[in-house]
Amino acid sequence: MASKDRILRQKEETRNNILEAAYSIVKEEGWQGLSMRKIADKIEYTAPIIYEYFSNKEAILNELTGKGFIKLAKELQSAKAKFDKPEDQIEAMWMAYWDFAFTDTEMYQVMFGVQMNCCSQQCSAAEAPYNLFTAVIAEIMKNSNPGPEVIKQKYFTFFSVIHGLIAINIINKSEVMETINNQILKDAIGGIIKSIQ
Amino acid sequence: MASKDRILRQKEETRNNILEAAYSIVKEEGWQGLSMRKIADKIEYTAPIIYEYFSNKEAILNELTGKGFIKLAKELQSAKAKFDKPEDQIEAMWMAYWDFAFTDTEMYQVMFGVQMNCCSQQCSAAEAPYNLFTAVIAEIMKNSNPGPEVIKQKYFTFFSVIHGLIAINIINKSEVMETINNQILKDAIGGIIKSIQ
DNA sequence: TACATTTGCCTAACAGTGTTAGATTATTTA
DNA sequence: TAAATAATCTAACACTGTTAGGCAAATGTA
Repeated sequence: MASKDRILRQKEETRNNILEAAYSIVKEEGWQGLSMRKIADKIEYTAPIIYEYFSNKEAILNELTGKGFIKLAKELQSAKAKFDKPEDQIEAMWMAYWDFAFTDTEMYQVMFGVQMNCCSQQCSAAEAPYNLFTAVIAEIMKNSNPGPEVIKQKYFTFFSVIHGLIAINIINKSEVMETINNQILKDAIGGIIKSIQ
Repeated sequence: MASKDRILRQKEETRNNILEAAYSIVKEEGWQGLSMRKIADKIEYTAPIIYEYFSNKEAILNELTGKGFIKLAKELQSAKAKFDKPEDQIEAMWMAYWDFAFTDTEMYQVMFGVQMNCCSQQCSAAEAPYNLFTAVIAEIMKNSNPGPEVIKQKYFTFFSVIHGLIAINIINKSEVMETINNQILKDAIGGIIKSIQ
């Protein structure tokens, strides 16, 4: 009855194969290009087989993101281990986080729902808000006579904080409370304004 | 030959109807629930008709985001008009930006590609990175003896900046340069660390 | 007015998606 | 060897975006 073991091992293996196939497709074609039939093709089965290992497509994405978080955690850990002072540790950790987002971009996109869309392409309407903000930033900084690159950078700093905060609130919905939002908004915006003046 | 005018006006009207129908579906079911046939149903036509007004689905989303940016710009403008000092103006503008993101959430999602995904649900693996960061933050702040809420808030502040910056880089790809990234990373992370100590 | 042409709109279809039901084949058990 | 079970496939459903072809009404021309 040792064949039971072999069968269980085989099952575990095809389960892994499905995940690996899925991830390789995601890496090649982006997570929008992932389909059950493509996975099936890659593991040399037909699509319905996958449903004996995962209840649906979302479950595969879910497990994939789980693996993503584990990998991220590992890299954070090893970044932390390189330093003793917590101030240095956290800087290294956020840098590792940053690296993770760009070496495993597709993974990061599935994990945090970042999607590239039409807006960035040629949509000229997107320039209006940008121009409005940079005009005011230039006004604030007029004493130090900054170049356009500096203003652009300050705009991106603002945008990062706000957009990031909005993203958390949209993705995590209920989790984040009003008070924290207000605090961060006031702190961050106020802080950046001060650093500009 | 005034009928030419009427026909042109009618064409313009159904074009608008398509956009309005599309947006109402997006508001009701999220932008993933948008389909050509649903739009067709709503304007009481069949799907192929839409292709006489828009070359494809993406073009509709594109025009919709265009309108979104115009609306956003308007609200930024009126927020700016309420104040005289540029410091007050930019704060009001970012607050207006924030409001826009949550009154027109679906629109904001299409405009900036924020998507809610599996990760936020029950995925317990997502907690590992969170715990790693908050542990170090607590270590840095141990002298001021902060409560868990404060630590959570500081974590979100960090995360906002980094995630926002990553999102810009993924969405806008080429636009943003290395130097700006490094500058913002160093400025923002360093700044927040100092504010924590 | 009669015919030709253009326009508006629809049906049907293609290729793709996630997912399920039922049949078929292979393997194991009695 | 026969029955039961497991593994796998085919076919289908209900969708998706998109295109081709045809029908009928409106228009332009003689």
